[in-house]
Amino acid sequence: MIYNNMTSETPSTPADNADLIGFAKHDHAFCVETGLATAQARCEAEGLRLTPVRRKVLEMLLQEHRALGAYAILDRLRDEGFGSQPPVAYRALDFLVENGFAHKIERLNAFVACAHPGGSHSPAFMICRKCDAVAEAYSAPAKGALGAAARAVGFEIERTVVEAEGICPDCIEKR
Amino acid sequence: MIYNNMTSETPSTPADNADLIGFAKHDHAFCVETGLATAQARCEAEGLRLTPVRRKVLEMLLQEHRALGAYAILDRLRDEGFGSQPPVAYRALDFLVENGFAHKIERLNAFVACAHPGGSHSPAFMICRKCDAVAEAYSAPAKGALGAAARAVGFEIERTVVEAEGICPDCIEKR
DNA sequence: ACACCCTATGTGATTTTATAACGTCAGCAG
DNA sequence: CTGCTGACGTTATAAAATCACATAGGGTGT
Repeated sequence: MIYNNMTSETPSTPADNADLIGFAKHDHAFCVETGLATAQARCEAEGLRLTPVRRKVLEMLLQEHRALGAYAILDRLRDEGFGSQPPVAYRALDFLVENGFAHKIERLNAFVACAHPGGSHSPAFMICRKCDAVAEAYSAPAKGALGAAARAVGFEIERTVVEAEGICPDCIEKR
Repeated sequence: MIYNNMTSETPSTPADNADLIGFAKHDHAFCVETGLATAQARCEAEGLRLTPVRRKVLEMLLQEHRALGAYAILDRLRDEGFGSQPPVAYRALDFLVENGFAHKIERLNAFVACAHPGGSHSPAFMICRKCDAVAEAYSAPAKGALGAAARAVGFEIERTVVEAEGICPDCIEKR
């Protein structure tokens, strides 16, 4: 819960390394802003339509460093005056996921903003079971044991789900 | 990894290696039988109760090399005269998963029999999106990029989900 | 401007997946 | 026998996701 207030102004502290990794304090307003700006830029560049609902959902996801369920998102959309039926949330999420702005955490049936916007990638996640924080790491599935097994039997990997559940550094400290 | 696997008996079945991996033809009656026998033995050894429902569910999972949803299992249980309400299936599945006789495929919200009974392990799966076959490979999550990332930030991994979706060798051939 | 089409959105209903809550019964320890 | 525990059965409900259909807005070509 370290993240849920938009702390103070200080718009000039990109806690680099920590930002990449995900657990660790950082200027959160900054990461929401840049996340939205990056998305907007890429949508313009690629002819994608970052509509109000989609933008709002992305903003909500960026504001948390946790996975949000579709229905949590839906509640907030309702509060903001958007449609209030499940398809509204699911369609926005589908758009964000398909275009790499967000990811689904299969283990939680929930969604997080992508922490590494840009090219396509196969993300890996660390999920804290105490505080629900989620951090995204890079992964190289084709290089590990799984990739080797796939090559050995001739399985053609199209997509991977890599999720680690455990305790985040903050929660370890608190014990 | 470090698995002392119990598969080493396989005297003259055609596809040893394939059996380990999962895609490929093999003596299927054999793998159901040995799967059940192994489970029974381990339950006796460890004081676990392999009750009729649990045994039947395990048998059903062993008969497929695919993930079965809880409700598919429930239908078959009903046909066999067991209780027909969801908790019946979920409780049996919980038992099998908790004790390592089966795994949940998060990506599919479905379940498969464990292909590597024996010690605790962190499985990795290959899921064919054409024919729904599922193969289990060994994984070494702590050694890959994810393990490195976790160590770097001080995240303590307790459990991992590793699932690759793609096309299995059989389906590639058929194209 | 107009008609047309395509995409996105809004809404109601339904399906699929999973859990809560509570009663019963069998096996076993005291 | 009594009381406990773990497994099972059933009703009900929650949570997650999709289907089907209607409407609205923004471009395009004419």
